[in-house]
Amino acid sequence: MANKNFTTLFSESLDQSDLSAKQQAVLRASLELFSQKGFDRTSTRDIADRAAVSEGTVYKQFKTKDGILKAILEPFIHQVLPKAVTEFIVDMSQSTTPTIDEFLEIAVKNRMQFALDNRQQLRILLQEITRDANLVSLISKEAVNIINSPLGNFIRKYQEDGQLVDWPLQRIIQYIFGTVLTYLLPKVLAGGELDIDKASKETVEFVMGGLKPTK
Amino acid sequence: MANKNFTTLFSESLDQSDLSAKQQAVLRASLELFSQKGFDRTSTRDIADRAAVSEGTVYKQFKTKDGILKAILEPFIHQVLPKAVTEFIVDMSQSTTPTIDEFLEIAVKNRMQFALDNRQQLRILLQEITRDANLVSLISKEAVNIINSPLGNFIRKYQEDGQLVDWPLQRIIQYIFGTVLTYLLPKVLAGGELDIDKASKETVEFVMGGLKPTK
DNA sequence: ATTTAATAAGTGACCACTCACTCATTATTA
DNA sequence: TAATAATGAGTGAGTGGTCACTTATTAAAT
Repeated sequence: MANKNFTTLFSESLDQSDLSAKQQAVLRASLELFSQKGFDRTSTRDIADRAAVSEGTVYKQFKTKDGILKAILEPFIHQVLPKAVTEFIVDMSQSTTPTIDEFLEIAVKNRMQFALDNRQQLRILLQEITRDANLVSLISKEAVNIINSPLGNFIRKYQEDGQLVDWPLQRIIQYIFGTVLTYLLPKVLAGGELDIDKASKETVEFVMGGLKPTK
Repeated sequence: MANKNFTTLFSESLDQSDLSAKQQAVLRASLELFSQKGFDRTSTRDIADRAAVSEGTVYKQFKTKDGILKAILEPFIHQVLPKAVTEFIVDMSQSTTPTIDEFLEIAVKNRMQFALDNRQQLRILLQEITRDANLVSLISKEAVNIINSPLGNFIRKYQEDGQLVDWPLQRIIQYIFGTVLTYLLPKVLAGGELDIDKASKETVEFVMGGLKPTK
């Protein structure tokens, strides 16, 4: 167990049920501190103090400080994020074929709840992504998976119905993700309460409206 | 001079003509290093080495490491950025009233050249903005200035002509800036060569197209 | 000659990380 | 069952190194 690296440990299971209490404590403390102060400005002593363990225990559980960051971000990118997309698709395919507007509104609402549930991870990701090229490539790979997933078929269906502009899949996903990122994420990351229904309605109006008057 | 803080020093003049050779060397080295490695991972020794001065000289010119960051970002936010917007407006008001598409394309093209010219500052700004709430409020204040500037009148004109959706000014600016940020900035920051004409045409199409088919 | 600029060699603080050791629990032996 | 041995998670005082920043000294400029 000691010589097993933690990427492996986490890709085996995300549900954290086979993580020891100490490991969970260290990860929870790190998540809070990295999210609040940033990775560089959080010391391993800070982590140990907040987790109420010794610094030695931190290093018993995680070989390096970078290892803790990996243990937080990799499962988030590889499992939590794709899982959120998958669940959304299941929801959608169970509903009676909605319009693209209804589709988008549910999509945004789901993404928003997901973002709220993962505020801290998203904050860390956004901070570290600017200086770790490896993170960018990790996310790109997951984006390809999403494009090749049932979500792709769903979008193609709306294109055939003429409800959606005939852009390449990748570009549409970039547009949706990008706009949601620009419009919604700052509100989510700001903290505090948020009216999900209202905010997702506004976002859809924002995304769909474009700039040209519809009259 | 030693007890004058550098925010003041820089707001007096940006053209750097009354900066000493050493000051310019330190700032140029810091700009490169902060942009490449990030602020936290750049040491004052690194800066001194690249600037080919001693560490003492760095501290003779700038009281603190934070002071160097301020000396780079504050004039960028308060002078370079607003100046770019102003110049763009002057260009536009000299041309014969164009359509909103032509307007946007020139706008994007100008913003892009500006972004290319200030790649390093933008990289630093994006890295630091996630952990310095003060930077966010600085930029917000400048955004208000821009909204209240002649650019506001220009946008209102297009709204009266019915060429532009009747959203509040702030929202339109947020949309344009946000979309350009999402679509264009990653390409600019990636480094390497970039076909400005092609990229700005694509961006306008991206921004104006929206998601609904135009047929 | 006097002020200013520049330097090299510090300084204490803090960093990530280690290691010799403790001690509670479990396995083995008598 | 009782005594002993083995195990390994947990500890915290280090360790060497790096950090931002200072200071005593020298060089340059006026």
